Amino acid sequence: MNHSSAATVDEATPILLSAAQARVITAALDLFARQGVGGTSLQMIADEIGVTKAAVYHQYKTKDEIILAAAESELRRLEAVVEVAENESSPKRARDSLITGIVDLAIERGRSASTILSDPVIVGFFADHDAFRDVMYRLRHILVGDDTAPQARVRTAMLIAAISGAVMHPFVAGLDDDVVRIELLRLARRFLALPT
Amino acid sequence: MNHSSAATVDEATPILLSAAQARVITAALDLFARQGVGGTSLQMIADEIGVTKAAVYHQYKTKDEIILAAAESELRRLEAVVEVAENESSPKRARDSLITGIVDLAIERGRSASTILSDPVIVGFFADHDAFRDVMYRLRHILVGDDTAPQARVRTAMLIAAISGAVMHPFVAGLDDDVVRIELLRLARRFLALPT
DNA sequence: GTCTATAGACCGATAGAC
DNA sequence: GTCTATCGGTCTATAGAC
Repeated sequence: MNHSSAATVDEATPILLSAAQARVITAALDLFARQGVGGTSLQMIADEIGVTKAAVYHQYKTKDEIILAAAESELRRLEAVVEVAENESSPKRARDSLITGIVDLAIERGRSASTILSDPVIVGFFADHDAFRDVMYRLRHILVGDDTAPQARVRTAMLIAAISGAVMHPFVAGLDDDVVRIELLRLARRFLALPT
Repeated sequence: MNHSSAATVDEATPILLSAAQARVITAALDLFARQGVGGTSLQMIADEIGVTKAAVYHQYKTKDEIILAAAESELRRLEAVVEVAENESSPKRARDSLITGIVDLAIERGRSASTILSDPVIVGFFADHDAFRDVMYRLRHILVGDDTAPQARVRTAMLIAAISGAVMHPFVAGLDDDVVRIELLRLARRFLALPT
């Protein structure tokens, strides 16, 4: 069973975003996290970067294209973490590298990445998204190997939800980033080491 | 330190929703989960229950009132679970009752409850919401007692995020409810039993 | 790459009849 | 409690000048 066929990510796309496009995506991600995807208009995005709507439409033809590009830019960060983990020398090292990377990502990106992953609009976009499924599959493979039983799926889903969801929780708002990072990592490691 | 002063929930409100209001809230919750709060219009809600916008406006004066009522109706379910747990005869039984109740709630309500809790609009509404803070505080108290250290906060946030987030995850979509319930409960119990 | 201006649909919200 | 009809405003998206 081949779990990491890079071919599905077709071409891997080298630079991806122009400077103007990057400004749009950065503003979009910020607004999506604050207002939700459905609650964010192109006018808001334009205002955020100090241009008019027409200038935004010059970079992306539709709002859906912006949503997709924004979601994919966050997905690419996760994919990079998965790729680093896959290149570790042992399964155990790979697992450890993966959870460290995901925790770092969650802390670094804050609500941006986490809110995006749970927004119904994005979930709908990703449901049929090949690259998303590929990354999730590789991620699960690092964590639980070839085990595709329901128990393994629930376990993987819980770990991802725990890490990405915890950083959004009100209980954690205002706490020092390093404290949260260390605690997340500690608990995630113990969760992983749980006997099945 | 008194953790469960029911006085803050003032009056406890007996029946709360008329039949017509209940139809609005049910439709709203369903649409919020599918399209997000910002992506749901009053026209959609009206269409869903087969009436006109004006009929909806007869039940609630503004969209914000609908959002608040929908969020509070889910909060009330969580509060009921917390209350049952508080009446257990020992801290250990209380913890077990709480996680069983939360897992059942997550399974039973599916995306409705979980999406609502992470929607930026709802998060904003609940940020200054006394009843919400009260329920969350009582919930944490059952899980970690009087410990308000950052570590205890992160731990509680992780457990809640893990349970409510896992049921939304694509990995879990399509799995049998009972299988998911049993596995969630098993892993949540082990997570709780982790030595600090 | 950015602007002004505009089209047409949909938004939240209200008035008033039944 | 539900309807029709309507208000002013915002939405996505486009045309065309600079």
